[in-house]
Amino acid sequence: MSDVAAAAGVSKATAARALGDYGAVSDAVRDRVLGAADRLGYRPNALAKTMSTGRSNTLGIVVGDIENPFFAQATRGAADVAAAAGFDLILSNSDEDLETEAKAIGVQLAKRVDGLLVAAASSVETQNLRTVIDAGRPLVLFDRTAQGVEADSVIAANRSGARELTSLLVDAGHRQIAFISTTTHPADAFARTDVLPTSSVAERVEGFLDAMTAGGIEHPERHVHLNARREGVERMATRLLTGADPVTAIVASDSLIALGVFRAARELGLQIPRDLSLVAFDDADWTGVATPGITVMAQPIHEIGAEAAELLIRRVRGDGRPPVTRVLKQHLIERESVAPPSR
Amino acid sequence: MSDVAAAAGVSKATAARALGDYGAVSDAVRDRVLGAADRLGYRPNALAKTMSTGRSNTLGIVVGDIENPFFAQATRGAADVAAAAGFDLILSNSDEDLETEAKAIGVQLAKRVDGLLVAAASSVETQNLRTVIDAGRPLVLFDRTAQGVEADSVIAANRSGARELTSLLVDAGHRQIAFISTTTHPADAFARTDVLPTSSVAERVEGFLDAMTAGGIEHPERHVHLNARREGVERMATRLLTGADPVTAIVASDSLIALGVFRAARELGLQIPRDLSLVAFDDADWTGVATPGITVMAQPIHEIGAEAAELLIRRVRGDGRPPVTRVLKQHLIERESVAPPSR
DNA sequence: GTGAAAGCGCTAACAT
DNA sequence: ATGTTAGCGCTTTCAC
Repeated sequence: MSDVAAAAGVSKATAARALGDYGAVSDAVRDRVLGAADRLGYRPNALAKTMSTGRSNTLGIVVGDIENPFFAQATRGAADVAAAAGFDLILSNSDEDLETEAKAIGVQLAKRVDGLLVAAASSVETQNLRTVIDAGRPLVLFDRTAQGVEADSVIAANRSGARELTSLLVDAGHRQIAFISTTTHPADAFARTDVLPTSSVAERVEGFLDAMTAGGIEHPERHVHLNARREGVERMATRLLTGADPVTAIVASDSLIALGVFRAARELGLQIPRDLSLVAFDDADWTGVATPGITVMAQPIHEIGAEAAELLIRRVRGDGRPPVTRVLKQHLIERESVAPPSR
Repeated sequence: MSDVAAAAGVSKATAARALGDYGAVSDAVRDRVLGAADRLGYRPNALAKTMSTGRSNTLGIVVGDIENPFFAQATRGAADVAAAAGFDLILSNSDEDLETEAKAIGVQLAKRVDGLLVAAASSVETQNLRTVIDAGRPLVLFDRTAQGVEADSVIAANRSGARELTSLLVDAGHRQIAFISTTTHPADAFARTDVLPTSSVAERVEGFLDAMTAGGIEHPERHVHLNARREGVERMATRLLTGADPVTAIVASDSLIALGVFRAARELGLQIPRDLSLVAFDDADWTGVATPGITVMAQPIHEIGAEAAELLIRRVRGDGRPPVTRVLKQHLIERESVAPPSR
């Protein structure tokens, strides 16, 4: 920049005003500066700007895994809102692991992002989130809330969604219904939802239990199967489908899990919905073209990301109102994967 | 940092050495500094560091659309390699638009990324890419090469892949075979591959033409249909499937296009493969669970991203060898979507 | 082994 | 309208 200033025969300050389009500059000078900048191939240094202004016009986003279509869509929603407001995004994957998440957040903070969007790896162990708040950076949680963390969050109505999805199965006459999630949990099966690391899953479990209970099924918590990542979704599904008291219906906590279940069923030669009824969260591509089509609870994924980014930008701009939790509606897409049990 | 230095009773320089783990510091001092930093909740400022060292330990990546599973996977591959080497990623979507891409690249450059990974919106109009090179930043292209740009690239063997995929159709006896791509082109149908904006698609078109010609089909270029985004993939497929001389087989340039074709066929009540044979690039989730399964040419997508990141990091570290183009193998996954034409 | 001081490229008073 | 100057938080000579 000082080269440009020299070439234009003005001071650095004036060049900065012309280049940065602020303060008062005469037209003649502006032209000269811009001309010189162009001639010299001037490239602004956003870091230096951040150093002196304290603002980076950058948002950070921490997702579980960008390859998961859910996160890809939410990220896109956030990126669009951010771009429209003149912010860019630094992306990190947490792999749903607290340590990895801590590192990611550390990096983003060191890079002086103006605010952070995070799908918390844990809704219970919130140290990483506190770090953000302690650093004085606005934080918006999406997909999951976190206990006792003073931050906005944008989530979907998971409990009612799960209830509705499960009722479909109960009403069709199923009693042996399994809820499958990859979320980790100290015990293999469900114990207490408030210790489940992912609040969205906890809510789905609650909705599942609600519907099971309403259907008069005893000990519904015995039907909740977590830690599917450890065992492998297909393996777990196979086990549940071929055990002593085989399940006749499955609620998959997300579309990736549903895909594993679908494959396992096919591998076992089981027909959906004749031998197995299957419902899931998220209207992934494949659920519509698989045969039969899978009945799903669709979430407004883009909106989750977009809304989160909007809230964050508002905070970055100084909104000091108390934290809010926005709950977005889910909606059911009925296809052909539910039928009465055959046995 | 100067607070920490003061609290530890040392100079800023010494505190920096202890905190930054470089230079020579006595154990006693290091402990005191680290202790003070901890107590004061010191957070390093990566920007300031970049300002003085000139290195940001950040890579930029520009993709067409992070929601596209291809880019999500490639991004993940790159992110993993980057993270392992201590780099983080700034992500931008170009929407396959040159202006948006220019902005994205401008931002990344201003943020002083150490290098840039880009899936060029155009392999022909390479001004945006030159900008990167002129700024003296290492550039690695992935998925697509760019004419006359001195940069490494990592691509897949698209021409041979397309040839193989098309041959399946030709060998099954098809003559009315359409190649569909969303890539834009001045003319509606194919004219010259060297003006196609996306080199990967250009190569696929060439492979398609190779196989068509080898199969003795005249004017194969009349079978290439571009600009599908403008018309809409489903609409175009419907048109091709119901016109005067309806096609009996389709080569979809990517899995998103194949999905549109699949839906259009179903809408029309057409059975695959009886009424329509369909092959596509990329082993997307749905292609394996749709009925029938879709025969695809799988690309090593993760590797494309990972390899690109590796090359880039090597360049960032000073590797000055002439640019290389890495061509990764594709592999065929035969499923049930190909059969002889029924008419 | 430690400290003083300059400098990275920009912005923001303040003065003129 | 324009210039001067200090300073953002760090690294890096260069002394000591």
